[in-house]
Amino acid sequence: MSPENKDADNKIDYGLLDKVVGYRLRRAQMNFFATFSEVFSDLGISPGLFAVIALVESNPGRTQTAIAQALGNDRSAMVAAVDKLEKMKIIERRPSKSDRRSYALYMTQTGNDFFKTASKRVMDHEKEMTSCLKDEKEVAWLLETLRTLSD
Amino acid sequence: MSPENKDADNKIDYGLLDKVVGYRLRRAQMNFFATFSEVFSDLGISPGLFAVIALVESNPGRTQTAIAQALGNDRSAMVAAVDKLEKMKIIERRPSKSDRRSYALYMTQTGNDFFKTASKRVMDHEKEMTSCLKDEKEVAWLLETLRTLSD
DNA sequence: TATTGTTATACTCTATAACTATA
DNA sequence: TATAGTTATAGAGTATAACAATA
Repeated sequence: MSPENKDADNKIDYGLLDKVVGYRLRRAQMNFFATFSEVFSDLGISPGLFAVIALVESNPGRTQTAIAQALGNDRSAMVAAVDKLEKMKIIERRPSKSDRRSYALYMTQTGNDFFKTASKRVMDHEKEMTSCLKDEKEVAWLLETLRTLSD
Repeated sequence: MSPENKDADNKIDYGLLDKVVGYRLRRAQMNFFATFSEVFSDLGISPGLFAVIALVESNPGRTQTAIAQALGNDRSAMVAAVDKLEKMKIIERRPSKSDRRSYALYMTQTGNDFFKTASKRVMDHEKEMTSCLKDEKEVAWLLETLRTLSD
């Protein structure tokens, strides 16, 4: 190694970044989403679409706007998402009985089957990704910590 | 509350999502980046640009590609980033002595001052965002956990 | 007046491919 | 042949503004 490129050959020093939760959150999330996309490539949905399905499954009958707000998205972004999930026969729009402006979202039977398959896949993915943690207690602690960080 | 919209008035049940590290990572990271952007609106840089600056500061003389790889970005994305930071007089390209294809990146004096200001702002932001955690030990534990999750 | 779903639009981020000059 | 920087481009994702129907 010649003296003049000594620096360039050393390993990168992350300096301050290594102590910044915001940066470390981003790297961890990028890793989760990249592997998620691989695991889900055959099912044809993104992490964002899975979140929509999971929320409709747990909260049948909600409006598009309610689901969007719960996910922190703008309601305009829900249109394409629900269009796609309706084309995939996973969820369906039904006219709201109490408000003719809005639709209520429900799972289809196909959607329930799909959700069962996808959920198992998600939990397997989670298990693999969190295998570096000590035990279930540590995973629970991490989940609780992340929740407080998003409030 | 009328019986037919009982469900719609209840609070959202996050169901499975609440147990999914990938989803909780995303929400936490979105919160960090949104508040970061507010805090940095007057300085004119995004979280991604701050990461570039921090890495150049800790690793002067590296090439664009080296910085990009360290951040997990494509090298093509570095062009606009370095263009902008060079226009802001924060970092500068210098011709590499050993390889005429590449540039070495260095901080300017303005850049060093800027970094000092920005770093303080970042650490203040971090402190506020992690104030919900018990102590410094818990922050360190979180940082270490997040690091293992991104490998 | 306010809200729901919708469309159009724009802006950022990211990824890919191809080009040039060097190695 | 391979690599560094660059350009063009295209695809997500996201946010804003406006509109029609309805509240």
